[in-house]
Amino acid sequence: MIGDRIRELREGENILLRQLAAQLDMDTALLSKMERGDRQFRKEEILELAKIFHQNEQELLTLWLADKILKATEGEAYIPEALKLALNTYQQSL
Amino acid sequence: MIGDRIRELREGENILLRQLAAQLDMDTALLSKMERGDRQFRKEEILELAKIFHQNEQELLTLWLADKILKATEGEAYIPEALKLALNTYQQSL
DNA sequence: CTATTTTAGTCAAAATTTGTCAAGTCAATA
DNA sequence: TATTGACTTGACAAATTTTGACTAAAATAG
Repeated sequence: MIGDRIRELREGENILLRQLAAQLDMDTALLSKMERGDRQFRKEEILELAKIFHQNEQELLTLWLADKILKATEGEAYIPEALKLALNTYQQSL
Repeated sequence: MIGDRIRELREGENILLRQLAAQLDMDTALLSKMERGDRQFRKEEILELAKIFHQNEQELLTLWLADKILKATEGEAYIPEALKLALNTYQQSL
């Protein structure tokens, strides 16, 4: 999800994995895994990517966080119920 | 959240922490932390608790999973946006 | 006050996540 | 067909996080 978006942005600017990896100061193999969703980005990397691609931070951070949420719940039962409950609970607590 | 519910159920039946801990075969201090939300329950414990208190598994598992979600997102920005996005994405994927 | 229950702090073991490296696939092309 | 470049994959060690046990302090009940 966030990985797909980053890949889309990267390919849109004809940047190679290894070039983007260099900009982020990370191993190419790791960035490959991150774009493919095998590994998660760290938040600082998302912020850096927002700068590199001139994207809205909110858009990318939201995608990134949604990924984290789906990963935290994967394989479980009652995911939509729990998501709705979490949303209500969170909004209560504001 | 799930901890509060378990405490409520336990106190409703006048069971001591140490007694419930014994039924779950765990340390009393650990169960105390779990009820207070310092530590997370494991899924098997939730299932066992549903039996002990004759509660619907879905209700307790949903509370438990919502806790996990809130924990995975705590301290982040754009939580409601990400929750909504996760919900849509999840429902798409069915 | 005393006894019991609950909570807090600390620590090592266990589990999970992370980064690196080497080897691998695939497509283009000489 | 052999080579090259881009990307992917799997295995492993290092780093980080989570967990459970233990001890003792704090709170509560009698």
